[in-house]
Amino acid sequence: MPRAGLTPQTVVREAAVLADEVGHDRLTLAALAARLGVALPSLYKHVRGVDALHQKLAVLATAEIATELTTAAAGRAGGDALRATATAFREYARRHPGRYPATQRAPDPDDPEHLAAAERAVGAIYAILRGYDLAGDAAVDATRMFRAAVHGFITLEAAGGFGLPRDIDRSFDEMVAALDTAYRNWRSR
Amino acid sequence: MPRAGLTPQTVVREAAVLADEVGHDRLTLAALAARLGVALPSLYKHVRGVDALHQKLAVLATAEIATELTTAAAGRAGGDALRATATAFREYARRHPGRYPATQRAPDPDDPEHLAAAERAVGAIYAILRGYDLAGDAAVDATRMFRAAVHGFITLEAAGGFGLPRDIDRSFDEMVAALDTAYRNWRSR
DNA sequence: CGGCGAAAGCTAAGGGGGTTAGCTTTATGG
DNA sequence: CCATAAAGCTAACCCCCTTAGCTTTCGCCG
Repeated sequence: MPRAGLTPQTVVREAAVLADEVGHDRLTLAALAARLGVALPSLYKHVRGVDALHQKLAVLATAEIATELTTAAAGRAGGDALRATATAFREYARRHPGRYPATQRAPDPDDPEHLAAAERAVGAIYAILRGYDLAGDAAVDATRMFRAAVHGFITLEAAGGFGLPRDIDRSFDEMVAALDTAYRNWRSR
Repeated sequence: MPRAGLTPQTVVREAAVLADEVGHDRLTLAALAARLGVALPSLYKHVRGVDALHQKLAVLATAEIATELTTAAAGRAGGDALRATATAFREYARRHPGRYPATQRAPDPDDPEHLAAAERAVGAIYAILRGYDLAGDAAVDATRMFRAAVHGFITLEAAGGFGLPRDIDRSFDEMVAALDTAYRNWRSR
């Protein structure tokens, strides 16, 4: 019988695809093994277990997000960069509904790759705020607000938490505009 | 052998306590049954299954949050009400780390109690925005922003997503102040 | 007061996912 | 060409959820 030729890489990448298809909560070793044409315990040759799989998925997704945020911000500044970055963030979550929730775990302090990815993602946001003359604690606070608002919006939207008929895209645009307003007036309040 | 005297009410209430103790993801029928001194299948006399339990927990938590938000806003207006409500929201989540995540599922359209609780919670926020002269679509957008920002902050904080040493309470206060700024300037931008 | 019915609780059984142990087989490099 | 490390497998076990069907308790009504 031929060998499947798996590696930790391919396993995690396929897990990402599967998660996007069936949802983060239904990403299961059983389903993943079936999809890879392999018996379930064979996966343990590449991944420590289901928890480690989710962890690795978090790293993958965080790295992807970091890249997309950085790309979105490139060549833009101020409100322009803010809008582009927020939109890129939300669209990644919509495009990858299974990977995105994996992001919600704290970065593993023992995984340099994870830490680097997280720092890259936060750094992309942090950089934008220089366009608003924010630095130091203010920049940290503003970054946290950006992450909270966009992440919160994404998860509420994904959960179907917005009941009223008002168009959600419009609400998102308004929120980003309001963030811009808040950032422009951050120091004078 | 004496009877435990359970009801759907008591089961859900105990589930809430258990969830707060062990975490939302480890709220399990097995643990709940053990805690109630009952065999696992007996729970099915009171709850349809594990999913229904989480659903009912969502209703409970949403109703509790609605009450706390309403209470916090009572007798206050403007930025004062905003701060009080946001703080009440966050503190509920900190005080009930197991119940709060249960809230993240969409309200069951067939459960009037759930719908009422959700509407009450959103209404409490919506009401605050009248103090900023916001109404109609603008009020809806502003409400969504409030929910997104506060909910996002809560989940990021709970997940340990804020890595930097900067004090998290301060960041939260700053975010609420920034929301206030955004709301005060909502129409003129 | 006695018994009848509804409901509470139980045991048994089966399904699915995760994990470990230990074996077989494949590929690779000396 | 063969030795060894790694890939993959089977078997077995655990935990949790769910359903079926039985027993027992409680409350009510004759």
